[in-house]
Amino acid sequence: MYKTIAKSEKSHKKVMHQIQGLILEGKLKKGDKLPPERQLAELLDVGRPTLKQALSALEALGLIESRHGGGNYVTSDLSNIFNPFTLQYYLAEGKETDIVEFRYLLEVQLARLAAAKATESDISRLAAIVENMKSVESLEERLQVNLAFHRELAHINGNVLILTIYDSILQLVIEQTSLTDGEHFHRSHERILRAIQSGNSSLAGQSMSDHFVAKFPNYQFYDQIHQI
Amino acid sequence: MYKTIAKSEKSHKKVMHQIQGLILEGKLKKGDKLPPERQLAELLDVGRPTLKQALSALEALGLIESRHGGGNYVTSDLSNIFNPFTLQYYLAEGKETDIVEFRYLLEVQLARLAAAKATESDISRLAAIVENMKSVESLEERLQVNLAFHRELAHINGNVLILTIYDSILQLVIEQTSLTDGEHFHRSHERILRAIQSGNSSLAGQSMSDHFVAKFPNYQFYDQIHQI
DNA sequence: GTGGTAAAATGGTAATACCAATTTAGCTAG
DNA sequence: CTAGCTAAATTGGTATTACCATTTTACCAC
Repeated sequence: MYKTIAKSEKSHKKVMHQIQGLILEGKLKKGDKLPPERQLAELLDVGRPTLKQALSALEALGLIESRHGGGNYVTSDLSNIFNPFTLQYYLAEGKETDIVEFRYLLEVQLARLAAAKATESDISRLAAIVENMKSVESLEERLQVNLAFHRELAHINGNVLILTIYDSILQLVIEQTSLTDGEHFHRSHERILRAIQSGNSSLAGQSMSDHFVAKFPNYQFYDQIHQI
Repeated sequence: MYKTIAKSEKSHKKVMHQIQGLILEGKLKKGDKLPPERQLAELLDVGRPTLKQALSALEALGLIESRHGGGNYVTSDLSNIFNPFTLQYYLAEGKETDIVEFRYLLEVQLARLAAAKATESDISRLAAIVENMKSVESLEERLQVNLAFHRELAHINGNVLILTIYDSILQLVIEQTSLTDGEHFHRSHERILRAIQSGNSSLAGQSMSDHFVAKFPNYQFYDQIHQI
């Protein structure tokens, strides 16, 4: 039971929610150009400053992009699931351990699930990625193929929310990757792949766990998780 | 190597980042009142419309709150870790299954970790919550105490990021709670508590898993996880 | 046709004025 | 002197207007 939207919503918020709604409903799609501000303002029956408040809020949320002289465009970037500010907070406050730990929790479970859920085509895609790892040399390439592997695990799961959260986390830690040597790098992923192929969830989880221990040997939480 | 901040950053974004920075550095804390807009605008050497663009963007991010006639206040609500828009998206698109599945992944692992990490004081706090469950009658109270239990698990873990993500998820699913009958409700949590007390990670995870199966019997993913 | 240049379109910012809600101060009644 | 009301001051909300900066478009010269 709401009290008729509390008090009358402020104008600039109303406009913001209107545009948000259009994006949610799909009436505004990624890449679409909004009408010129003067025209849009008149259409929505608000002043331009008010409209600009709404637009700058939407821009902060990553929903639209403003180009000086060029127009306002819908970006609708759903990969920005995290509040940009909170993101900065975790980077600034030295919470790397928290981030790695979260990844650990998520990825070990994803590996277990993948072992249970993976179809043949899933496995062949994953195998192709691992096969790629052998030939990769440059650091940049290794980073890419590593990313692809872990994303594929999230994809096999078929859960869009998890995939999105995972992608957002990866943007945070992209520079943490690829500290291990190339030989171990390949073997480690191959071991995970085999566990998934055989449908052995426990082994898949254990393999992913070992992979993390090798990648981030400096964190302490392994001691307490290892026996799991 | 950046190209001198690309082009000159737009004024309203500059102001937004300035205020964001002050909050990040702790110079502006939750509850603080910003100077009046006219004064702040002069201080930052921008016009009031520009300042208001920055403020409305910060408000959209959940960092400040504007009260008509009352002033602008810092909220700095870090529990808003998710982008509000993306949140709406997942609610609108019928992704409840995704959310429950994500909770499942997270909570089962949290239970396992709690069993390994919990100190005596952790356990006594958890035990107190479970004790409370016996006497609780009203739906509202049961909701609260249930929330407290699951939050405590995240808290035992000591990971602020996970706790924050977990809280954000809970805001989404708060109405899903408390479908089970009171008797089962209490027994189920007591079983998890005992497993944590005994330090048995596997049992803790299994207990939490069973708890989910009882709470959300309609989801299919259990079939594939059960054997884990 | 190509290239450059000027005009038009469009977003960025500021100044001003006025409205609306809140807060504060002061006055009045008891 | 206190309580409560009222009016003024404070402060955010919105609109209008004007002008600047960048981009896009159109047109003209070659």
